[in-house]
Amino acid sequence: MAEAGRGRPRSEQSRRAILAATRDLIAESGYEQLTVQAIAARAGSGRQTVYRWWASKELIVAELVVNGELTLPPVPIPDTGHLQHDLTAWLDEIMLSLNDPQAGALMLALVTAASDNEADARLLYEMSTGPYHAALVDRLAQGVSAGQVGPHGDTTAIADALIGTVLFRALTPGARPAPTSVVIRTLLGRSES
Amino acid sequence: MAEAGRGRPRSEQSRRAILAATRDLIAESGYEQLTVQAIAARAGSGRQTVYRWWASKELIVAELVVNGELTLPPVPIPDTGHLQHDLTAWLDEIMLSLNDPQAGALMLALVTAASDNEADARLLYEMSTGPYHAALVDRLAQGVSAGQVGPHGDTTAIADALIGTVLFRALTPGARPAPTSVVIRTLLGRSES
Amino acid sequence: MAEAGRGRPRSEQSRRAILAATRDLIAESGYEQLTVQAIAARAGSGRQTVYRWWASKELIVAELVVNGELTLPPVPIPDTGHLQHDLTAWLDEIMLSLNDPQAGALMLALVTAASDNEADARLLYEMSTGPYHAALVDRLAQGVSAGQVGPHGDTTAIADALIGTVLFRALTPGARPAPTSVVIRTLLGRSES
Amino acid sequence: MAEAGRGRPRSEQSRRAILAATRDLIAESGYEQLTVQAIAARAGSGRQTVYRWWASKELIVAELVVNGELTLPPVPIPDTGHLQHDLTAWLDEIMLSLNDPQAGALMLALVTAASDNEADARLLYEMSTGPYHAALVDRLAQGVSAGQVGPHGDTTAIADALIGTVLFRALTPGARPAPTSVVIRTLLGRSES
DNA sequence: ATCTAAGCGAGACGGTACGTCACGTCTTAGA
DNA sequence: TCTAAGACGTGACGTACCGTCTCGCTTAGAT
Repeated sequence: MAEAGRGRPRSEQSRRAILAATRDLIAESGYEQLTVQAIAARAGSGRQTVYRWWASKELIVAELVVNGELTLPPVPIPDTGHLQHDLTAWLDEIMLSLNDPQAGALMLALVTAASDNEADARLLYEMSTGPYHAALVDRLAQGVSAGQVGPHGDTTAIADALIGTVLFRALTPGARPAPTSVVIRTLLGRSES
Repeated sequence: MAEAGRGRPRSEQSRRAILAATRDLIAESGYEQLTVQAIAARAGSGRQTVYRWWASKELIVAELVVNGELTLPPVPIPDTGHLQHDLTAWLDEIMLSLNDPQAGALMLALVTAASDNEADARLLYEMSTGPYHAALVDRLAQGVSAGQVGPHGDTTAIADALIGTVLFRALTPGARPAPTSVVIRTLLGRSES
Repeated sequence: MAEAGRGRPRSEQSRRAILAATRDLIAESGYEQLTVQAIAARAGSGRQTVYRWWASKELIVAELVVNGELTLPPVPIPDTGHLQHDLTAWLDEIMLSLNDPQAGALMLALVTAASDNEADARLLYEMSTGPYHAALVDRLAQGVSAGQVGPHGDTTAIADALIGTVLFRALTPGARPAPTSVVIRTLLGRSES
Repeated sequence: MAEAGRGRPRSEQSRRAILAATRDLIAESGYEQLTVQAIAARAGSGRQTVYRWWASKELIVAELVVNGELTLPPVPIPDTGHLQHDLTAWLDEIMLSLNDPQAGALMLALVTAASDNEADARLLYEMSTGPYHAALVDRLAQGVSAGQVGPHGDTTAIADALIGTVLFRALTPGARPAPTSVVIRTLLGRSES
């Protein structure tokens, strides 16, 4: 079905340069300032080459997200066996990374790229937050087995609340939130060890 | 030195019509489709009148938010004395209202309007989610006095987590979340009534 | 018919200030740069006051012209009895005054103000050039009586040609024209005295 | 160092359509009514394409003039050997053509386009009236050789006066001028044959 | 060793929205 | 009731990007 390789093959190098340029420009100036013109210029390619591969700016961003090249910093959840300490440490690190203006820009890019398109929104959010969510549920399930979660805690609910808390704080830069240890204690329904 | 009341006073009617038109257009077509031209046309005003009072589309949206005219549906927290039931009912209603495409559009508008400007972001989010947050903290504090919150729960942390959960779900349309009652039970660290 | 002096009388002072401001602004920056805003500001009046007296910018200029306050410099035709010398002296002085950038600006203002409106054009040109034309015809008629005009010269034709020559030279700044004495000799059909 | 022939070449068709549209619109509605929007619409082009090639409306008009596409109707001077008849016929035809409202509009366009810019004025007028002037001087010189010009006539002065007369009459629509034959007789200093 | 077809950088094309400017009208308070 | 001030609706301006369409030039498989 695919035409055999007649003509000049597409340049994988251009494709990568465009993705890299997009990622860098979002990090530098934010999604709102992003233009196809600027992407092509930074990638050393022509504007048409961008459109040959992607139908829109949003889809370039979507591909970055799907590839995991544009996402919140991949903070792994520690596993020392002590759930409360582990989640507190993880939340601390996430919150720290959000002070980086790049991370905020990426966050907004994710939200904005998804606007007006529910299918995109689903894809983008599942790809970008899904791994976090799944990892949290796993770690929490392990904690439940170890009796480290309060009797009334639900793993999905806790994971939702954790990610939601991160999201909320990222979007409300001025707020004075509760300390992370208090957040974790509350969500786990457990006194601090 | 500001000259008092000289010249024709600004038309409060125009101002309101512009704000109303902006609100309606966002609800109908989303923030991305919003144009100053369309706002002025719908408001029966001139484009210049819009620019005379607001420097940008974002600031019109900001004013709507500050005025409380553009926000998530104002769902009051019930107060039957039974915190768990009240919060569950409240969360159910919020989640229900998010199925309304208008509410999703408003949400995205808030996020996008805030992009590139931390001061705006702070203003917008505090104004739009602040009242919810404050009301939740109040209701939770009352619940604490009544012994309806688990021993390890912090009111701010619970409020953050609740709003974050709403935010997270609004932005991940495809997810299969935990039932609201489970969420509340988890956050309160309490068995169901 | 005219309403007796009810209410505040119109300010003749404003009217004059507006005319003066218009004249000055045309001389300083040219007709193209002229705005009602600037006229009112310079006159210390309001924009509405301008429109109360004149329906358009063009008509302010027209009134200036009619009043003789905006026109080519009023160069009187000498009358020493020697027509050729007199006209040559007059033409020299006119051409000299056209080197003044203000005079050029006034000239263009006259032409532009008349555009798109034949009635205005007629008014403006008759008022601004009419006196010159009439004075020329008079002086020429006197010269005819004195036998100072060639046998085939027509006073109207000569006056038209003289004014036309001035107009043509004003509008073609780069040309190298014939000396004024040659022009006059040609138009009069006479050798130089 | 100018890159040769890179990118899509400009559309000569668009360029011509824009020039043609400008010419037609001036002829139809006058220079004052001319807008870039209308030019682009009539040319079937985008507004940006106009601005890509000309910095202002004035320069489009200037190019039309330089190209000889926007000028007074090109009335050739007859050459029957009889100068007086030839010039009278020519002047009659010119004056006739000025009754055409299009010609008047073109005339005003030339004047207005030149405003505020002496260099442009020189270019425009030399281009538009230069050919007439040169042709007149040639024909007159031939007449001088043939003894058809009065002894005191100067070819440049006569040509200036002729064009000036045309200009003057075009701009004073209401005047009652001398008959063309009288004008020519006067300028040539000759009795009618 | 051509020939042919597709991708490439470049950049012009027809559009749409932007934010500014001036227009001519309207609406205040004050003289 | 005219005045200065200034907001109003309107519409042209010149700019920035959009997504599409040619250009001349590779680049590689098919001839």
